[in-house]
Amino acid sequence: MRVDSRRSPGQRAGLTRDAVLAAARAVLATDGIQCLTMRKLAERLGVRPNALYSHVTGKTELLDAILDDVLGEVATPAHDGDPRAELRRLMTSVHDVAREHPDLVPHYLAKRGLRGPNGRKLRAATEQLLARASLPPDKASEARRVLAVYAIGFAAFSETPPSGPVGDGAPPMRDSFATGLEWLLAGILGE
Amino acid sequence: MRVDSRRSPGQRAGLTRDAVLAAARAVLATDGIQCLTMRKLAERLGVRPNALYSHVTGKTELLDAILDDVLGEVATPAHDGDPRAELRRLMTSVHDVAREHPDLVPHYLAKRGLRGPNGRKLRAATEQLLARASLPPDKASEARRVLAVYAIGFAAFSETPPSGPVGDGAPPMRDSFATGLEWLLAGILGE
DNA sequence: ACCTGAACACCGTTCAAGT
DNA sequence: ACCTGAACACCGTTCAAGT
Repeated sequence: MRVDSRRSPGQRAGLTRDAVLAAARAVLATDGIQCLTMRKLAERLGVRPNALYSHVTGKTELLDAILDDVLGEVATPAHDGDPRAELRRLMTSVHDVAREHPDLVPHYLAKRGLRGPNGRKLRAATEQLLARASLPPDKASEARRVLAVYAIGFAAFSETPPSGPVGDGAPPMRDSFATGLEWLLAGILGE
Repeated sequence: MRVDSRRSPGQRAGLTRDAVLAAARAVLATDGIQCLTMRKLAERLGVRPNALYSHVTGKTELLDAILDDVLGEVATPAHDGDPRAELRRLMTSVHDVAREHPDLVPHYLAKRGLRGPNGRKLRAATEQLLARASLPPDKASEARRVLAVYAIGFAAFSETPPSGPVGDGAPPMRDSFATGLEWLLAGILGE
């Protein structure tokens, strides 16, 4: 809130890259992605807009970093559990995390997929589970893509439903997700 | 290209809503969604930016209209074919159309789903095929959502691959889509 | 290295005209 | 009804300073 702007060109504001990212996530959570602008972010941090560019190369990198942070919230699978059960838990966790950050999903889908470290970890974990389920590498690669598309893509449709009556007949989105996930797992791992 | 701008306040430019939409689709196809701005669109039409608002309420409505136009390109299913084969053809057509307009996919996924007339037609056609496959209504509703998420969501990942070597080992995206679609259809309709 | 001041090159949209 | 002129309230980003 306090903007002050009582700083002369030489003085520092004690800004950190982590502080910028944290503030951006806060704006995203409270006001949505429409309000996440470099200028509003700077104002919230009590700083001039261009000051952000000392800690972040630009808005795209900022969004990519937040996205990877969010991917870090996904629950890591156990190394010894049943692969099928672990795959179900992992993809459900991906879906839940994506649903908690719906504004980020379109940015994720706009071809800036799993480039960050947490994204790569997620990718490796999924591949490991599919390998433990004794899938050949090429089929595992296809299955990983199919599962990722499904879990993230479904979150984009899982927004708070339109302002109709309380229950409009259709089952809750999370149940539809679970149903479809079982179909996919049956196809991938066999009945 | 010609901007002229040699019109006085009273003169008309012969603009139509359809002409605006067509120009917008042309910009989208040649320059991408980043370049699709009201101002650039106006310039291409030889008109001042605010002139567009006589034919379109705003940019959001313009994108929604284009999106629904694009959905009209989806091949309509036959009324007498095998439901499973028709579902496969329909969802593949949805996927192909979405892939031809990758810039629109994030906008589609950003909760502006199937509100237009062509979107509703598509929705009805899918439900009819699922009913003909003798699915109960609630299961058909779940299946329709799952299929839509899968077909559209997959298109977001099917962009031209990064500039790696020609074949980087992974199978083409369209094959992965087909594989996953079979898994889903098996789960929905039974083996 | 980190910040300000000032500026550049843009946006979408509105509103009062003119014919 | 359809368009222009002018303006409003914004954007992301760069660049030359200052300490």
